[in-house]
Amino acid sequence: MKADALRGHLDSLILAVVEKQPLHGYAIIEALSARSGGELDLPTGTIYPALRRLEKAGYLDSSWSEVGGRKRRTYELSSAGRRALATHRQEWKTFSQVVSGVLGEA
Amino acid sequence: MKADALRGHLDSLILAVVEKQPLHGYAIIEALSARSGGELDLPTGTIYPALRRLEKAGYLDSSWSEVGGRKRRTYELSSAGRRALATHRQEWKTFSQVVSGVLGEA
DNA sequence: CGACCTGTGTAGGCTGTCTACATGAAAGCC
DNA sequence: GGCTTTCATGTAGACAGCCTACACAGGTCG
Repeated sequence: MKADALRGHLDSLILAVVEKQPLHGYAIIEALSARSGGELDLPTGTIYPALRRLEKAGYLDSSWSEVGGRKRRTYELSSAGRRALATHRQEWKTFSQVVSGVLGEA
Repeated sequence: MKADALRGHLDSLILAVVEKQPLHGYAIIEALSARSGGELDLPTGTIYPALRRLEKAGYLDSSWSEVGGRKRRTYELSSAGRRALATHRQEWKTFSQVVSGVLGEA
């Protein structure tokens, strides 16, 4: 899959994946891979900056913990993040309908 | 609709819109707007560079004509462009399934 | 004669994803 | 005891693509 097809959609995907339970960065990468049937295999250099951006935007809250001697930063959806996710879902629906419509079936 | 949601999909849309009949740049903008129910309203500064990029890549061929004293550069799909469009359609299908799958319905 | 529509195009900026690198602890293998 | 892999977080810099803003020009309409 082309890399920058994701542009502008990655945020939605991250928010969606931490919706049900909080996850740390590494687990988010694995969750995205699992949920996409292996199609998404995002490098850490993509996901960590994205998480920081989302936290700064107020959509995620983070907290540190230590599991088996390793430090984890766990992110969970804020209420603003929940609202943003709902908006993103709606925008995705519109967007995908538009693209599908223009591409046609041919 | 968010601007850079298009990232990496604009090429596909342009190729799709000139598939049935050749069009010039300005008409492509209008065709995209019409086909998307007004959702897509792309600035000329987006479309013209994209057309040049696609021609350079060998997916479009262009020819000049003059209609009512105005010069038009009309683009048509090359055979390579036709193949690229088919590939893009397939990639879009995969991509949209992946995103829809991750976003879930919730 | 000014505003708007048609029509093509460039310059520069922004932003988000990528590659590559850096660090470190634990676990498994030889 | 050493080596590699896995888990885990992060930064720096490059690159591409879409954006805004601008520039030019002929036609039409009020």
